[in-house]
Amino acid sequence: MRFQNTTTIGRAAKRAGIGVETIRFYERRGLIAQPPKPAAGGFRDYPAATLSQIRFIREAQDLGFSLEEISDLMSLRADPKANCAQVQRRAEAKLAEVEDKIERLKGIGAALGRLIEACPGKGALGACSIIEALESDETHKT
Amino acid sequence: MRFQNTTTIGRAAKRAGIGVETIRFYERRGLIAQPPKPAAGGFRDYPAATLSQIRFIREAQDLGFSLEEISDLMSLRADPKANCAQVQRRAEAKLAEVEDKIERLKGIGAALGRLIEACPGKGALGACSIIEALESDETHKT
DNA sequence: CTACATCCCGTACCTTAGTACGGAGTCAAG
DNA sequence: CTTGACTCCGTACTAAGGTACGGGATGTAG
Repeated sequence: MRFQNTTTIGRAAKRAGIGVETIRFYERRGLIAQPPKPAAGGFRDYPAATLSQIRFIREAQDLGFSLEEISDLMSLRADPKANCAQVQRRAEAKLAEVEDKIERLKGIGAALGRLIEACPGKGALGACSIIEALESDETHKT
Repeated sequence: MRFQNTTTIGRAAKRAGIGVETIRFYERRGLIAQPPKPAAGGFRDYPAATLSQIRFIREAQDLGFSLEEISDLMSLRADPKANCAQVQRRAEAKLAEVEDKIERLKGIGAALGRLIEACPGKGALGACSIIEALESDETHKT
């Protein structure tokens, strides 16, 4: 029972809520590192850090980042050996993007809120679709 | 010069910043309505509302929604004729999703912020990657 | 030591979201 | 009244992100 408590790829997949094949796919894409096969033989052991990476990938995807952008995000390291200024610049650019996404999501959220309010029949005021609800707000700013 | 000021598909595409083929694709998918061919013959005229829809589609996509989810969002209408309670329920569910996305984006934003701070070399405190930066915050809540 | 589950790896296939292409019709300018 | 740009429509191809499959190796329970 030497492998009873190793995190094999299957267990890693289960914990991350994705399929085994997807993990392998991320490995092939270079998004995550493939753990070494134990010298003594047997199955690979997936470390907690890799699990975190996988969860991050899924989260970032759901927020509209492509695998390439995610790879980019994950390569940002405050490593004293790396070119700090350059990492900072990239991080700042990404931060600006993230803040922009937040603003736009807030806009959609507000529009949904107005839609919910408008519903009970008081309606007849041109905010019937999310798009109209969005634009009825757009007008009061800029 | 009867069509000088009609918004043909090409002009619509240009204004929305996408290709003609993409508009046709959205039409086929039922995401947007195809304007009728003028009875008098000639080219279709794309109304401003359709342009807004196209811009909304691109925006929502960038925020991590699939075309199917977007179709869903666009079908939410505070139409007095529709089942108001049901539309409200769906809108509230979507709103919750949007708010969740905002929270998670804020988490990533904060992590990026910490990464930018950590950079100038004071480092050596385990927040070197976005993922570590994310988790170093995760711990202080929940 | 055998059955069954998993792992490992390569290759093939699928879905989503476009993009490109080709031929016929339409329009506006010269 | 021709030329060049664009529309219209159908069909085909592509890229990203997986998902499935098959055969051999390995681990674990009975």
